[in-house]
Amino acid sequence: MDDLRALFQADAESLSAGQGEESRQAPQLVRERVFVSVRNAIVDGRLAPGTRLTERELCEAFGISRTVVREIARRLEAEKLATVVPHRGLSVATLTRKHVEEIYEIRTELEAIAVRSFLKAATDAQIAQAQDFGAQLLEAGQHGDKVRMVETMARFNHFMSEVADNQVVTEILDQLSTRINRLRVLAMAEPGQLETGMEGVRAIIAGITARDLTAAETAVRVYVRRSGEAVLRHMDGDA
Amino acid sequence: MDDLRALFQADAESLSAGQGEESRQAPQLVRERVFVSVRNAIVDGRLAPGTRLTERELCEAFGISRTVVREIARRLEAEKLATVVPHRGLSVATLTRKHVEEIYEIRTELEAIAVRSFLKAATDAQIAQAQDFGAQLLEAGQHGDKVRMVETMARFNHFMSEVADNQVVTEILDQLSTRINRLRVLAMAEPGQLETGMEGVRAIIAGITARDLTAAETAVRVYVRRSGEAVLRHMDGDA
DNA sequence: CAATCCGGATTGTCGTACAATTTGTCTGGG
DNA sequence: CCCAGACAAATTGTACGACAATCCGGATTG
Repeated sequence: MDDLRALFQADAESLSAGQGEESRQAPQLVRERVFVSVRNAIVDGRLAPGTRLTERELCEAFGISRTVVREIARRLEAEKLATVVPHRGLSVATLTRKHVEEIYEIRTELEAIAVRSFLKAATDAQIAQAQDFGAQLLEAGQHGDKVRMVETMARFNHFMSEVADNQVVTEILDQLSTRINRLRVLAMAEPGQLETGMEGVRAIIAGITARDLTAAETAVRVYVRRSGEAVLRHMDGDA
Repeated sequence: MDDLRALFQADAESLSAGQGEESRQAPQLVRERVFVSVRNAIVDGRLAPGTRLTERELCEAFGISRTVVREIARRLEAEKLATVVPHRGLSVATLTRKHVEEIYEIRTELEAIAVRSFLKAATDAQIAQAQDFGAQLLEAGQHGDKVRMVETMARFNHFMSEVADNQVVTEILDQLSTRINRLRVLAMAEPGQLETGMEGVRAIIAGITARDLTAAETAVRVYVRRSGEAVLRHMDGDA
């Protein structure tokens, strides 16, 4: 029956326990913390697409009231992480092939905007920092350390967004990335994909180093498109 | 005191009155209908940016419970129509100049994607329909009938989205359009803007008629960019 | 004048209650 | 055996009331 309780046991505990160890400025709002827990479970695939999330289960899993559960439901819905049918409730969203194609097409353009902004705004020191990220990525890649690559890539993106300082682009990119995260992990496992990715990273860093807007933008476009193709290769029909 | 009650009187009545006249399949959920009312008030400027929306006021204005108000709050927040500070509540979102610049930059690319998809998918009949929309737009423009232009433009966009059939792009464009709607209306009043707009429409329709992907895409880019510039001209600093 | 304190207002969360709706099941008839 | 309709269970939709936590503005005080 409710596997949710088991799935969220850890999160639920840190909730009631005034949040575990290093509770550094964590959002104190229950609705925020639970939302993050559920979102994470969805994006990393612990909650399969289509899974129904009943209010009662969520209440019990986290030991919270329906009030909060419903607020979270609206937010999951707005961020397209779950779908709602009136009087039927929440289900973890499913991605069709078409959705994924679109998301990658959009990402291609937005990431291009992002590098452009980054390059326009970056100081020489920041360019150097970007090169450093590139080096770390390549190193992790050579060791086949996918976990570290993903993590480094996330930090790299975050760094670039901060320098580029364009909130809206970042918001949208984040949201899109969240939606397809699950698939991205799958695609990375594809043989050769890692090498292709590293090749792309090299090209992007080269463009950034040269402060060549066009080159960097093109490299990013190629990189994102290739990632998209890899992901799509792992989808038959949809799901 | 609570001007909200006066502002939403009509909406509140249609709520309790089993929805006025032609209640054609209206979303029966209270949370949906009230959300739409509030959103409309925000996007057409009846609720000024920065206005605080307290739960009590919203409850009273619509005669609904806090449960629903809170769900709506989460949604407004997720769609960036309002901002929330913990323990301080909702305020109508304000747009900075930077936000607007970004939004138009993004729209430029997404609208370009949209026309491309439209052209790829459109049958000859649909191309003809697009031409018809163009004619209507120009006619309305010649009469200086801005209301009709805006309305026709909306229908035209909707039509293109439907043909192009790319949900995600449409979702994002809708959301972005919603956020800047208020400003768009202002900019349209600018002398000469209407003519420039019509010129742009002509170019877009020409590209579509010729089924020329590049031409149509370029025309759209120019059109959106010009609109953005017009809007920005109407913003000093932010607000 | 500044720092402090206080009380009211507002949000955050909980719990309960009940109507509306969906869904699955059972039953009787064809 | 299958289908239609009735019925029961589960779930969502909405309302209401309660209380703690927090924030804000104004009064108090040094």
